[in-house]
Amino acid sequence: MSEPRANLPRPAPAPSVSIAAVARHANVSVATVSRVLNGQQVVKPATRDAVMAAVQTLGYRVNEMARNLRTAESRLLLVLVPDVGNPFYAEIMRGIDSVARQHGYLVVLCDTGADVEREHTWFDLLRRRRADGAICLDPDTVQHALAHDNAHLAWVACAEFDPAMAVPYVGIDNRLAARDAVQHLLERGHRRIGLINTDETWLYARQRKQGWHDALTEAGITPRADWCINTHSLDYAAGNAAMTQLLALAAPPTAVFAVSDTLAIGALAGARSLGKRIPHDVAVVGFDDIALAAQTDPPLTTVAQPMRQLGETAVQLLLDLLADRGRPPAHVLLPHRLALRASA
Amino acid sequence: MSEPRANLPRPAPAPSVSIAAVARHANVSVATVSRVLNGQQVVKPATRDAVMAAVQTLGYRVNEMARNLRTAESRLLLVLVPDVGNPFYAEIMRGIDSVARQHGYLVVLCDTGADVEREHTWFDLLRRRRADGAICLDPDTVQHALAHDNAHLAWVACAEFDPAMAVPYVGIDNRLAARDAVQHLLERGHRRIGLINTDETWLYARQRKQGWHDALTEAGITPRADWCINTHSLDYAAGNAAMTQLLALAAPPTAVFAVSDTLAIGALAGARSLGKRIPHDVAVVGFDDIALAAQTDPPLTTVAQPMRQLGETAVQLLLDLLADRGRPPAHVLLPHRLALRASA
DNA sequence: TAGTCGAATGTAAACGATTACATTTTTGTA
DNA sequence: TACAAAAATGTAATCGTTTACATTCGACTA
Repeated sequence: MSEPRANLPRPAPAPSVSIAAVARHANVSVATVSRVLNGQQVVKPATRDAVMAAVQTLGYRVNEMARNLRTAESRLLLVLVPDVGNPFYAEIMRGIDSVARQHGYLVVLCDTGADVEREHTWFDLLRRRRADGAICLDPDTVQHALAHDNAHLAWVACAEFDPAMAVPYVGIDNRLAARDAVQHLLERGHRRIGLINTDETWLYARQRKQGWHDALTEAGITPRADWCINTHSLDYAAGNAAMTQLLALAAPPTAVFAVSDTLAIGALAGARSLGKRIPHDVAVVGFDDIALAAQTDPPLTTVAQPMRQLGETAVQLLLDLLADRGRPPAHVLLPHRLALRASA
Repeated sequence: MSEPRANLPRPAPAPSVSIAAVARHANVSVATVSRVLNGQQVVKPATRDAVMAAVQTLGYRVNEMARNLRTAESRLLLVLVPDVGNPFYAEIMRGIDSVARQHGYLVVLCDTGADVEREHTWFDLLRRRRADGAICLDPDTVQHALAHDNAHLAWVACAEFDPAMAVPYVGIDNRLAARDAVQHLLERGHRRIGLINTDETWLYARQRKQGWHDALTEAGITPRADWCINTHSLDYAAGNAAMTQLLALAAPPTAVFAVSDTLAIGALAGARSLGKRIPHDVAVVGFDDIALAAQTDPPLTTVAQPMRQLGETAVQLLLDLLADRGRPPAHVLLPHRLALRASA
């Protein structure tokens, strides 16, 4: 379509051109070719040109497997994610991917299902030199189980982290963020505030529950146990079911804080299917600020995490670690923000 | 937590144990160790045990970079996706990932933004032996631009494909599927049926438009040009805007077919913000059947694609190609299905 | 013009596996 | 017991780079 390129002389398909072939063709040694390719300054311009010409006509491309063997790095990074379908992780992935690629690394997305066994097999890739390092987003319980056998491997924690662990991490202050969210509901006059929480194998779940608890007790309210539902997944259906359960209480909450936008969006659907209007009958606040949160009916008020930046920082920490294995683990806390919309 | 492992004797951290070290330790040659590790039958059980014991005590793990150089395969597959945030692709990825891993391959997710230049840089990874093959989900226009320079590389098309191209592919019959969707609306009595289509650089967009056209003309209706909106992206906001535009017509459609669930869900939001009720004021049918489609208000009627199976089949085709580069390109068409819900 | 010293280039040894091919051991048979 | 054949193991080349070290080339000085 764009432009005819039929008569452009193309290099032959050339199934396998080695650096030796280039050297022969340019009448130099392989060392010189390598130096040119790696941009070393010691090469005379004339030879450099000759080499580049040979590269061009032969259609040479470096064999990265060979290079990697020699330099002892695979330039592959693992990202261990409990659920690749969750949009929260998708956005973090974007941040990871962009920074990684800037530094010449490829990223492999690993679906762990938050399972220790599967995590172990993924970590094994590091031992087999298949990858140089890993970014782990799995529950802290899983991370603890891993830490023992994998202390000498290069990995960092992202979004989910235990400050007590000797591993670099980046995340937000979950307890404070949750407290902010619930306080916002309190300011709007709500007194009965439910919590849709997820599996408490997650440290962030325990922390956010704490924040919910903090805000309520500070307001002189005693949190009731039946205001709090723990789901076993983060999908829309789980949020839907949890909301249904909350609204079936004798004195149902007038507001609900969900620890994830996917749960919150499911909760919206659940409330609606019972004929409730939002935020009139029940207000909802989510957590994460995924793209979809602005498109729901009504748009979702939520705690915004800097997802992209979480990913970017995680890679940075990992590359720092790779560059200097001796340094003490770095810790980064990023700021959160309340995204005010119509659902609360 | 689970069980104390403190007193289990663990292999030393052992930063870099080579096959030679194992051979020395077991009093055999490297060849024998290699044979044991690769499960060859010629090894005497006694020696096998000795080798395995050495492997155990030394904590040896094969260095896959070295193995890959020798065997001339990287065991890495590329998946070229125009937009990793789109849940449709996320589900396909799952299918790809599971089959790939079953065969010992890792998968790298590549965000191309449907851009030819970026595609080219990704394909370059194949030339540099960084990856063995690729699965491309980009627009057929992009694929055509690629086909010329990359004919000798191993890649297949998935979901988006041009039957005329000499590349293996898997997908569905888009034209027929769209026709089915619109026919369903016709059966419900609709006569003015709008189309929210995406950028027609996509062949599937042109095909689905054809299907919409087919169904209408078969019913004796002349499709009007202003019933058809082309968006420039697939996100929720684009669907929202398109619906707003359609409902502003003098005689607005009573039903809308969107070529993607994300567009359809955005369209739901757009209709609602104008005070329209669905399906009473305007019916909506989507395409793909992503997980979210069942959780919208009302749940979305949509054309279900076998996303997971699309991914699984794509890998299968690619591995077949890798195994035998001579064979003619295989073509697979998978069945679609209408998922009937409340939005139409 | 010989000698010195950088700069430019070449030689060859890694990296850590796989695998023809050669060699040794074992087994079976006469 | 000796010998052939089969089974088990060993030796060393190879994959395609990078890079320490050795060598050659030129320009400049005395």
